[in-house]
Amino acid sequence: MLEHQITLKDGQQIAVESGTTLQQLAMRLSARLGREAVVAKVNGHWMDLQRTVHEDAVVEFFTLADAEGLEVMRHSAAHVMAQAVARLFPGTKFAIGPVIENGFYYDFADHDFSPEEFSAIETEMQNIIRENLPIIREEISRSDALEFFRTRGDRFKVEIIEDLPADTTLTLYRQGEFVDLCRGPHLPSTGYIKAFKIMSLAGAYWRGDSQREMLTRLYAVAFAKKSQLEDHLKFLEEAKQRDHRKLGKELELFMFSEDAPGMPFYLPNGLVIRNELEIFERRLQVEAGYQEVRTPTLMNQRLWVESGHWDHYKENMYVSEADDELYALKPMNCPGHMLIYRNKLRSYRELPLRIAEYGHVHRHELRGTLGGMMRVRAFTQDDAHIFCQPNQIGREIENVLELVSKIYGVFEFPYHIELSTRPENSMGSDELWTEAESALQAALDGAGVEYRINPGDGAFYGPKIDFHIRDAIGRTWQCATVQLDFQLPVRFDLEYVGEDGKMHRPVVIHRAIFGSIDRFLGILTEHFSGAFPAWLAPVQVRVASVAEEFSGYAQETAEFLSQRGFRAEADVRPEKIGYKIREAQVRKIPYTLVVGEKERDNGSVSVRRYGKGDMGPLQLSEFTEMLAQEIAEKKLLV
RNA sequence: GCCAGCGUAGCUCAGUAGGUAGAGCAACUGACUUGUAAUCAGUAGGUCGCAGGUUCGAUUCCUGUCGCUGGCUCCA
Repeated sequence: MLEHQITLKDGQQIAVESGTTLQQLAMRLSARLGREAVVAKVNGHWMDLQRTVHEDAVVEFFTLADAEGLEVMRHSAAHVMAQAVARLFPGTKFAIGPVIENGFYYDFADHDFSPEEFSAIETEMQNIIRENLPIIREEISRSDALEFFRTRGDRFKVEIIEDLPADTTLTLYRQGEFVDLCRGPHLPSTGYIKAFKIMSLAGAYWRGDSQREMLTRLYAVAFAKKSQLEDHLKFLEEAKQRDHRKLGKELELFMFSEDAPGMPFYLPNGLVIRNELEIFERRLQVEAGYQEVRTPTLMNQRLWVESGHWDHYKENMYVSEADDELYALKPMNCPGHMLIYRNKLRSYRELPLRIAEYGHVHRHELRGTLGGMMRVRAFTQDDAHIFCQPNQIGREIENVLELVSKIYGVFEFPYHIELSTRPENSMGSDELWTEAESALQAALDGAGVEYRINPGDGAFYGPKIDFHIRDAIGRTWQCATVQLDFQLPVRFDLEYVGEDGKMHRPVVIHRAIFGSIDRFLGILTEHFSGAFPAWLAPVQVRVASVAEEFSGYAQETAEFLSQRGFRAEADVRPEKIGYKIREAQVRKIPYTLVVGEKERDNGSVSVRRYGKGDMGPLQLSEFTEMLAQEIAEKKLLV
């Protein structure tokens, strides 16, 4: 009998007969592993447990406790959902059903789904799970596969197969009456699926192409345990409390109107935060050698033709007419900054020239894409353009990364960095691109930060580094960005006089740190759950009088603080102190000072800190000093 | 723009199987004069997103439209 040497994860070796299934192998290792294993990696390849061993191999098993096992479970759950749909709504066609964060989705066609059908689909999925159907892998030739799916009228599967390389081994996965084209791997049987829930339904274009058929996508979440599913649903529930749209309304930070969709109105509280953010950044920016400018919002069509926006971005631009000429609201600040650069003859001695602007831009985004502060039609970018010599690129990128980390460091939120490289339809020479990409990469490596590479995802005019931050429900949004641009200097014919007395072409670096201040404010609101640190809080201190008799002292105290530059107000309404405190807490004001007889008589205040409760009495001067320090250090609350 | 859902008082939401609507909080008035998360009572507040249609009658049914939400696409 032929035997193979199997090397396990822990290095242990074991001999098994040729033809032993992975399931049998797992069972031999331990009864528990035999029960819990769902998939294996054999010599680096994913394998279903039903597959057999035919060579010496390194084998590693995975259970639902592993991320890998969970992923397989989610994938199988997608098939189960498709099977349930096939049972309930015969004639429905199937596109693709991949795993996503926390779950999976499946795209369907030829059936009009409604959310009311979710529970019926879930029930049928439970039936399929209870039936514990074995999930069987079958290899199939390309022609047989085409034939099979053609006769079933599965147009999407046919297209997928046609697009696969001719030598691909195709596999079908079968569970009971249901068959799907799939690379696998899958669970041994449907009974392994534990906890799932269909969450939502959405339209999605076939292959993400808006020119093609729109499919119906069902989103679902799936977990190894019911408790994890419940935790996830609870998390989503809690995340709703942190939603910047809800908090923005409650805390009166900003508002929207039907008369200006996608264009935020800043209320006094929101503007305080926004101004603080700008003041903070401005100081660091000046230290880093930037000069601030302001360019017009409305500029002649000629400029947009020159910049290329008229050709490439016209659909997103608001256009207006005056004096029989066309004007457009700026969707980006770059062209204006190019004009500033070109305003006079530039010398290499001026470079790098760093021009910054809080530029309010308008972009006519598709209606369906708008959402709160995260996706808007009018927003302010903390934009800057750095004009430099090619050999200065590396240093400048490093400076920008340092600035980003200084600013983001204050907020302590997690973010990730992506480097996007040359796309297919790019402009510029190979050498320039290679040089630019390696300059970005070197700067990232030099900064010692982690990042992932998005090959081919750069802009057509140059590679870029993006910073992405998560919102309350885990969606990530691009905020900071650093982009190299080789095209704009050419389009605007930018030049500088070099050391050699000849004219040279500068390189442009676009950069934004908050990205969109509006979006950043939305993210911050969710990050802090509306409880902004003192330096940002719209109202830093509320002085609450215990009774009307002490309202004079309360007002004096608030006045004292206001005169020293703090945002303070007095609450002297004839209400119980408990009521006033509750309101101050609901408003998430960092400090509530309770004042009554004791405090008035010895010039003190009773300090209550948001999230911490009563902290006892302090002399007003002591409190002032403490608050000043907290603000200066930009300390976080709690 | 496309798919789906939603749109009732400032906010959060009930409600009407077609007969023009109600609560809590907030606001306002009055009483209470209060020590760390809601004092009590009263008053006012809505052409039920907007426009058509069906109907004796529409907030309710139908159509269109605008807005919002979740996605697709795009992007800060």
